[in-house]
Amino acid sequence: MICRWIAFNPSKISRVLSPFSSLFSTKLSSSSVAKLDDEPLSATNFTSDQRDYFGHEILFGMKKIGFREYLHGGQFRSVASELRQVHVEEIMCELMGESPDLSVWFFKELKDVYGFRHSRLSSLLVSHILAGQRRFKELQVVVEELLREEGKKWESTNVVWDMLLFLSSRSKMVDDSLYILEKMRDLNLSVSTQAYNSILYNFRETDKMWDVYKAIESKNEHTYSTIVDGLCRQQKLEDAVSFLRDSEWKDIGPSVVSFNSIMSAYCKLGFVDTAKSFLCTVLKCGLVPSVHSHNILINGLCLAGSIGEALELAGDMSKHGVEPDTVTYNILAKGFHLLGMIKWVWEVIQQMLDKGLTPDVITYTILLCGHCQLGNIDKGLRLLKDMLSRGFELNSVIPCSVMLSGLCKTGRIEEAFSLFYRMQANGVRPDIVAYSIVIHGLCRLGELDLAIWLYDEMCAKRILPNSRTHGAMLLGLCRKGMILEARALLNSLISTGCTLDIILYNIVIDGYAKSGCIEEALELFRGVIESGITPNVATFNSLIHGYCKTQNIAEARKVLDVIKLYKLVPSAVSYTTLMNAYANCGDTERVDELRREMKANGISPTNFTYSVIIKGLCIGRKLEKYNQVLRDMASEGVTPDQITYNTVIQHLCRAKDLFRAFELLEEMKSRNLEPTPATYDILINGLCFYGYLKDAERFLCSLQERDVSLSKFAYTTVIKAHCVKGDPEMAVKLFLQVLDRGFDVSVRDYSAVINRLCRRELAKEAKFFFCLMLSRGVSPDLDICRVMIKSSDVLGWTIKAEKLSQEEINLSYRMVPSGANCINISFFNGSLTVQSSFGVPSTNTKRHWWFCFSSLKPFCLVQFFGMGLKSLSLFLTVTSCKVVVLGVRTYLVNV
DNA sequence: CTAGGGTTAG
Repeated sequence: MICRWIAFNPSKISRVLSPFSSLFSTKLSSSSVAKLDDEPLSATNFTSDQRDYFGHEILFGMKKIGFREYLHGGQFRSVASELRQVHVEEIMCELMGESPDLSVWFFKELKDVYGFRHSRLSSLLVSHILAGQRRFKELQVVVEELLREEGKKWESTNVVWDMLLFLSSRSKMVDDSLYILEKMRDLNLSVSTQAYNSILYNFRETDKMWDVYKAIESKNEHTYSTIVDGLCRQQKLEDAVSFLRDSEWKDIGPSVVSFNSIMSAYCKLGFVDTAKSFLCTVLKCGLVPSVHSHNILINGLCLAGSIGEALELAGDMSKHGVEPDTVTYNILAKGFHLLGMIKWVWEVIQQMLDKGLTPDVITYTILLCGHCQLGNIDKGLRLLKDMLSRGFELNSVIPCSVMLSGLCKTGRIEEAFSLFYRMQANGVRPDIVAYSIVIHGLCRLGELDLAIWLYDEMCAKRILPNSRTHGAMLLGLCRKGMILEARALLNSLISTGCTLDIILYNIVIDGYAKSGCIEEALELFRGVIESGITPNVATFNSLIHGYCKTQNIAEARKVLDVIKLYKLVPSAVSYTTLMNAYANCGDTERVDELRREMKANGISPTNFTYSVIIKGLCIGRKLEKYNQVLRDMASEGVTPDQITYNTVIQHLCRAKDLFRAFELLEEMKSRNLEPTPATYDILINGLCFYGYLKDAERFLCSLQERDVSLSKFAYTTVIKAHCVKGDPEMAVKLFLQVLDRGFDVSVRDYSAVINRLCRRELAKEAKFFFCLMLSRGVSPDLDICRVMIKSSDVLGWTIKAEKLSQEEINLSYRMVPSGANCINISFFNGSLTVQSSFGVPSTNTKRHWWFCFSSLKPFCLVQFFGMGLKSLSLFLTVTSCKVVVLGVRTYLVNV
């Protein structure tokens, strides 16, 4: 029977039976199995041929009717008595592939309802499912019954218990394994060394390790090497060495495995030389260092930056009687990758292929990292595709994560998203890292809604967010200007009691700094210090930025010294931020001073630094020094990038030197620097500003024809110029193009156009844009309201502005993609009532975040605009420090 | 023993 089953489904049997079958193989003779299998449960009227098809027919029926329905139906009951173990086995195998739970249920149902006696194979199948699902109690029942069937009765209890202990311990179920251990002691059952070693392994990072160690009666080599490994992990390296030297097990002698643990630990602490000396000790003890030992040292050398020595040691391996393996080459490839020497990564892998070794997933992943690091995203995508076609798809989520990260970093979020779902279709399940990468990518680009959606999806899959995920969400909130919400999230993380990373604080401090709230940034910074968390340079850099943003350069300058007080070193960012503030005032003297200080402290200027320096020259009207700066850049090995060019082009435009500005555009292209959308913004703006509207329009068209990606600004600049020049037709034409191209058109864009049109008394066109805005679901802001009120064609009343208390308007804001910012407004007996439709924030909907602005006293301004006789549009604007909710509803009100 | 994710400046 078993042979037939193997032939029937060979792939399943090895996967399903391997660990358990060894346990029983000695206990069951093949003849007893055959006897059990062939014994019918009841007298049968079926021929043998019919019998063969019986199982298939039942399966067919089950599939057609539905499993549970079939089993409880009359059709099944009528054949149940004819069911034989062969059929049950076939059905169970079939069901396992579809649903392990169903097959357990089938097993139990047959036994409990029909009193079916299951075969050894069925019992083993079910045991495997139960063991896999850690349902140890049920497993025990099944296995015990199986043993009883075999006539072995209870003397096997010990084996069962020990196996349970071993399995639970190996599955890292520490509490369960301790419980089982306790029970076994109560029952006076002996514990195998294998099971004990596994428990020891789980406790090797704690002091409890010794209690387990003492309890083990017959210790073996594994026991000792686990202790050594444990001591290494507890940073007790000297204890590990002395345990190795003076322990009680001289008869067995130390193993290479123990030395490997010690060498690895020394490497991790950065003591590669000490680690190397242990290689000699290994030899002195008469042991042979394994490939493993060499790999540990080679890895240590690579991480220490000594790639030369690492290569040398790899070359010496054959002298020591071992050959480098795939892991060795992977380590070397990663070493070169870390040094940014991507070409050598290829070289190493080529050598590996020459040696006849096969690259594994890790080799490919390192290559993929190289492509992504060089910005060759498309090459990366091709490599990933190649990997998938080589059947690596089920191996790991990591290569996909590398690709996701590469796509996100280059802003190709749609492709990242599509890869994210394609990999799942291929059976690669995203983990916390993959989710965090995509969530971060979305947050970085301001796609907060999508990020929250993914975050919820992740939580629903019981993948718990960690510090990185929270960091991404904080960043997303800050980028959207939702600093209050970011702070609320940070506070809630703090209130969970775990110590937070400085980076999480940095994100919020920077959020404050960027929105000009230096006081709040400082308050949070003080909080960081009070909770004993060490700030890093980025923390201070954000503070510098915050001071500069609020025009307090003197304080910003002082932070530079504070950095040193904290025993940190100011970075290029620190200096560049400050220099930028001085450059914006054209203070080239201070810029130069900082440049000298930077040099004296051994910090190299970056592309950012140079563009700031050049900007300073432009604003300070010291362009004669420009060529000298270019020479400095060249000698420092810093090549100008697009933004350096943009800076110069912008200032040429401001100086009305459009000819040279366009010359620089050509120079950029000749240097293989693809102009950015901002480059075109600057040029188009320059043309419009000096009245070359026709040229601007022509330039815009030529760019469109060449399918160059343009920003919304390029269009609105030309549109605004048309409004000013009194050509609303062209303005309308271009504006519709902007909408067509899917740009995110904001109230400010409408406002800019409407303002200009009103100023030119083009009321008809202004009204057209106003209606266009309403039809696109964009709410007007106060500016537009004012302008429209002034415009003679539109009637308007300002009813009143009143302060509402928290009780009157319970304002909360829910972050969900669908947007639940619904506010009910009723106009009754001449008085106005405002209610939020979603009530008090609820704490039981934790998957969505609720923010209640409890400290907010909203200021409510309601304005009515007559858009016709009976149709009135009601605009509700709730303002505090910023506009929180903007809702537009059109109501029919009898006036 | 080898592969993936975060903060700051133009």
